Amino acid sequence: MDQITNPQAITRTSLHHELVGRLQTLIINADLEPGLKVPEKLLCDQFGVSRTPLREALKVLASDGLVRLEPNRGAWVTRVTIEEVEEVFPVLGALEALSGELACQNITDAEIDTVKDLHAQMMQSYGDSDLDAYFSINQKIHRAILLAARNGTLTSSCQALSLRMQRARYLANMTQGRWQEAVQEHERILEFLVARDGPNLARTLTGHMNSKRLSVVRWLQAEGAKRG
Amino acid sequence: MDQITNPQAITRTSLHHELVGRLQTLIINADLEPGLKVPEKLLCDQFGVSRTPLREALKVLASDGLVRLEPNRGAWVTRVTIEEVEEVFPVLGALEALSGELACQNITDAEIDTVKDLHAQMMQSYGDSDLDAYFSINQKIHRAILLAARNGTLTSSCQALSLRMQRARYLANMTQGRWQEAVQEHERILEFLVARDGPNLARTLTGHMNSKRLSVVRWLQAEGAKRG
DNA sequence: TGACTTAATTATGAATTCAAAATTACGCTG
DNA sequence: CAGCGTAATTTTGAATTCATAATTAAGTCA
Repeated sequence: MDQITNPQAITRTSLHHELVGRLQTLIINADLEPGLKVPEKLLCDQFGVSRTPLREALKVLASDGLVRLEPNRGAWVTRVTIEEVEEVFPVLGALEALSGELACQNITDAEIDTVKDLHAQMMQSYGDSDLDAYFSINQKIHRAILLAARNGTLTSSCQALSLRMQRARYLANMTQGRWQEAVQEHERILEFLVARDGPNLARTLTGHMNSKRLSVVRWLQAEGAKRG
Repeated sequence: MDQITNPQAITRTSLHHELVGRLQTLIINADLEPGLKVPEKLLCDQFGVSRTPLREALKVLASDGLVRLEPNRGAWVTRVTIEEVEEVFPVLGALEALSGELACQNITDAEIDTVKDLHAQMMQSYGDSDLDAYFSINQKIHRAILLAARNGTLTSSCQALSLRMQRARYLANMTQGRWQEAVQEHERILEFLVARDGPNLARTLTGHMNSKRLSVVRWLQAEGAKRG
């Protein structure tokens, strides 16, 4: 019964599954640059795997929209386009709204305390102008609400769409005005969550996503203009 | 330029992509029975392909929740559980609500006429007690609204979740009461769509999904009781 | 006979191989 | 030397092969 050789819990996960996660990380960190070709051979060497599991992973990523497969030409890292942002944020808005509704029905007091704590940390990061920390905690808050909704399907749907929006660095690019607005929205989010006011939380979350959409689109437009 | 040998448009699609579609069909038609193991070898013979593209397709289906991969044990067709239905229908409700909102903003008069026509056909099927035709047209109506929303991301998200709910035969199993209720809901859906009344259409669609959820859950419970 | 071990078989996961397509490099012609 | 066509190279998609894990079958002993 004892497994002497086992240093820690058995990470029995298939290669392709592991690769899906790794590649997602590479893509949202823009280590794999959007618009460029996925360097199949390089990645195989890098991860020490053969093409078979890597290609399996690429099919999955393609169905999630992180890469695009061109027949007989290989896989390409997809760019975040304005059209895509205009499509995805409304869907995320609807899903987050639902997560807010459900969270208000199911969240425990302890979980609310956790969110309060995260919120305070986030405000601290805002005060410190620490954008990286801010974003990291921000995500944790959204995720905490999502988990409190107790709906695994909702969680993975949101997760998949969020990933697509997390590519590129533009998220870390907010004007001071937008940052302040976002913080105010988050104040209301916390307020309605604590009050367990589902309808208002839902509305606020949808609005929050809408603001985010506008901000991202504006940034992409400016970026597009810069590059010509 | 002329391609003499080409009987119709070039269906240049990769094997794995083709297989994803075929397997989806097999699963939602329950040709691959839920709960059973995916017969890899049999399918390879059947489709005349090797294991490589088939396994690629299975990874994609797994990420969509149609099969479950057990490490070193193969792929299994997932069952529709009550828990899953309780999760998926609320998400579908939120997405359909959004599709209703957006459709009211973007649908053309011609498209509304198409929906009207489909609705009339559906009522005809109801009168004829032709459940198969009813369901087929019903899906076309929902899809028409979805397409009128002009949001491809929304379309594919809905599509993926709908597929999961289309497995098994229970959809073709409605009580007379539920059928009548569904028809009434569809009357209101058409009414609000024609009036381009987004908020009310959204509400009605969410309610429609909720009724569907209840009906399916009840049926699954009865089914579960029958089998012990 | 029935539980437990161990060997044979089968199926799985992943690496390798191979044919076909695409890309690049090269040379020819004007 | 620019543009075109052809050959060499590389890359891709998919079949095949191979090591390993899981399952089944056979055999042992109480």
